[in-house]
Amino acid sequence: MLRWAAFLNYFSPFIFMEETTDLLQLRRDKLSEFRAKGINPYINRFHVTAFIADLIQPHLENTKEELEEKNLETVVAGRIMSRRKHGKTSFCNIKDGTGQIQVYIKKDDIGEASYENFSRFDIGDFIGVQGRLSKTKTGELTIFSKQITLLSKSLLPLPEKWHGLKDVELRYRQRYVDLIVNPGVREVFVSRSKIIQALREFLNERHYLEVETPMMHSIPGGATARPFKTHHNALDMDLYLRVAPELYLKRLVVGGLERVYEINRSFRNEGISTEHNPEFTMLEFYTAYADYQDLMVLTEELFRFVGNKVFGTLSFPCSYQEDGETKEATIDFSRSFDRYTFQQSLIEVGQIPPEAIATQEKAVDYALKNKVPLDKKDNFGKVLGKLFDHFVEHHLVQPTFITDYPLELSPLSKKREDDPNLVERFELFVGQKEIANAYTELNDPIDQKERFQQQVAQKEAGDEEAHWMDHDFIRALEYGMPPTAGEGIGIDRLVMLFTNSQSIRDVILFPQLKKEA
RNA sequence: GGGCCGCUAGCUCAGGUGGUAGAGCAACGCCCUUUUAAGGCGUGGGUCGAAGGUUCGAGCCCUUCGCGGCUCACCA
Repeated sequence: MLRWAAFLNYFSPFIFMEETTDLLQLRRDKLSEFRAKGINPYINRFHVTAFIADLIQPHLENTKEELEEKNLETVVAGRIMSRRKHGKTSFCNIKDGTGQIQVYIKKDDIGEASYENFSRFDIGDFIGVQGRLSKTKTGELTIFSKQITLLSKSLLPLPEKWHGLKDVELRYRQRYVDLIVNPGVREVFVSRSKIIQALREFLNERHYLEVETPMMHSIPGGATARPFKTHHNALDMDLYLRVAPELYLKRLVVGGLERVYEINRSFRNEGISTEHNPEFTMLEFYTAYADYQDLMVLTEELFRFVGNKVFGTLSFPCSYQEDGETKEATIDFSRSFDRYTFQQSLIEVGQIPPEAIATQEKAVDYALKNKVPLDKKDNFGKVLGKLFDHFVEHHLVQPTFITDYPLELSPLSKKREDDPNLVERFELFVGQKEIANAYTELNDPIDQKERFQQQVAQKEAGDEEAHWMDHDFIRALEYGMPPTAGEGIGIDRLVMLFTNSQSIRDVILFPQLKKEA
């Protein structure tokens, strides 16, 4: 019925005008009305001579007299964001990708017919404005228009100017609207882009080569995670979306690309939370002839570089949770980051008595007494890992390196020379979140093969996240990989940190949601 | 998956113990030639997330379901 009416309306613009007050229908009516007048509501081109920011920046400080003396004729375009009609004159604000500016429209200046058309425009419409730049008597920089052109008609009303769009579900589902009406959203994604640019710059300066490796793996490897499965029809082959690029990047180190990095998506078929999106962006970089100690130094430099480059500061406000309350801290990247070994952190940060983690039995007891849920198959390392998650992680607000993890948690890391139960690995925590994970890479093919075999045994015992055997990766290591250190940084979480965002959904343009009802 | 909270006009929100659904903004009409959350007068606009149930009567109570948020669990 509605469609039929719209169809009729398209050809007979005025038939239904008096019969409906429906907001959406009204705009469609206007569309037809403009077409009937010979005005194309979606014109093919319009040439601007300036972006709005280019008008504001150099002229904000000029007086009205100075501006009029300069006689600044300009042509700009943008979306109508607000409007104040006063009979035979109107003000509106238009916004383009660079900024927002006020436009003054006077009937005597643009002509009666144009003024009539303008008064039929809606908030949300794109218009082109030709006019002279000056100031109003209240001192606001304003384009005094001589000609107004409809560029694109908007058929859906925007959220109101004052409260904006608050409904989080709508904000995520209709990010385009969120971006139009909530200025802070755009800022976050501009920051995100600049952070990624800065990371590239940091690495390129140090002679890292950016590469792209497969997203579709026949053997998903490089992380303990459940993959998404898909199928290639022509090859009749199951494929998995990658959970990490790690094993391919290390193959490239074998091949002589001694400094490589990739910034790209990985996919993990796991729960969704304020810190987890099924697809997320990681930076992984590998450095031959370096170890994890070198990477800690480099990581501090990297954070300082990004902070200074993008935000011009090294201190960032950070909201975090403590005892069920939200608290504020200032993250300081200028001082050297705290360091604890994994074991130290359990004792000193987590306040776990040293004897409670002396053996697997005691650790299990301690965990169960403190209601830390364990799995029967958990080995010593995994039990300690769960104790860490429960007692330590939420205390780590300021940048903190946790080093020397249990072997069982790290099937791709090189063992410490002085303690084969520990590996040369660190994770960086900031604002209660794991931001980076790095280690001296295991390059002993025989050791790596054994570790894979242990993982396969765990997988066969029902651990769906355990690593798979990757014979080609072993073969690559058998050709010889130089001593190498590698690091992964979660870009989404990094952006959360720098923009003080509380949810990963606020730094991903289109976060994963259930399908619309 | 568990717990808690939410879903009412295009948007933001009100709607004590069940009794004819409201406001602001937006929209529409009229007035208004420098306003800026412009102003004045007037008007229209609702599947109250969905489906059942209880009741003379449900936005409100009950059940199931959907979507979202937070949180716990799972999970790096």
